[in-house]
Amino acid sequence: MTGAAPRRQLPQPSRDELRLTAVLAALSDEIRLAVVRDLVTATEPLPCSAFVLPVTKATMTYHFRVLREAGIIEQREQGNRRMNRLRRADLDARFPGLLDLVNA
Amino acid sequence: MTGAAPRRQLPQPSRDELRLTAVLAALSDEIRLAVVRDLVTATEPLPCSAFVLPVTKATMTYHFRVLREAGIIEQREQGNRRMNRLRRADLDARFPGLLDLVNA
DNA sequence: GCGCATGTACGAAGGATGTCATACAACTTA
DNA sequence: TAAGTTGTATGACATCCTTCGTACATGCGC
Repeated sequence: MTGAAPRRQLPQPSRDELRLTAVLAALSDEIRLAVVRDLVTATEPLPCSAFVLPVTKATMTYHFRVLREAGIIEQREQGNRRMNRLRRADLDARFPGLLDLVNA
Repeated sequence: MTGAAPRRQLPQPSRDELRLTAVLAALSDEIRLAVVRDLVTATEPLPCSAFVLPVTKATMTYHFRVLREAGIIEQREQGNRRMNRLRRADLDARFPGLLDLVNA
């Protein structure tokens, strides 16, 4: 096998497409809030398996999808993992203060 | 009839009881967001009838109740009106930056 | 290759949410 | 007092949300 792994990025709204109501709805859940708080302090993308949450795998998939479709996280496939990264620059640009609020 | 009008205040969470997820859920709706944006710029409490919203009276009652139970507004009965006021001090104390975010 | 780990897709179930129509209560004003 | 205004309460309805089990796909390590 030659070349690097695919690292396909999953579909997500562009910065301009971020909607406040969608972002707030995504953050109005304790589980998703816990994910975001973990990602705020993370220096590198984290796989789903790095999160300890009181739900099953299938439900975790659901919550990560909600966060991605709201534009809060970016998901990138890497090997058999899905790496999650906070879209900090986009969120700060469109909704300054939001991440401070969530993490305080 | 002697004395002032009752001005009964409706039940609401105290400042300490405000929960971020409940507040974000309440704000994740365009109609309720419009109400809050009107109240942010208002200098005095506004009756429900002051808001022009694309829903019926009954639905307006519902949305105002959601905002009050989340702790975002205070409702006080005054005559046959229900006056609505933003709980700015409580929100600023518990979630600094939130109102700026909503209004930006 | 074979098993294991990671994570998805699908469908189902139960509950929450948003909307309305209708009927009603309380206050204001003519 | 009578009519109009303001807003609620209740019940119904459709839709969305959260959760899970199950089956499956993909990639990694032995």
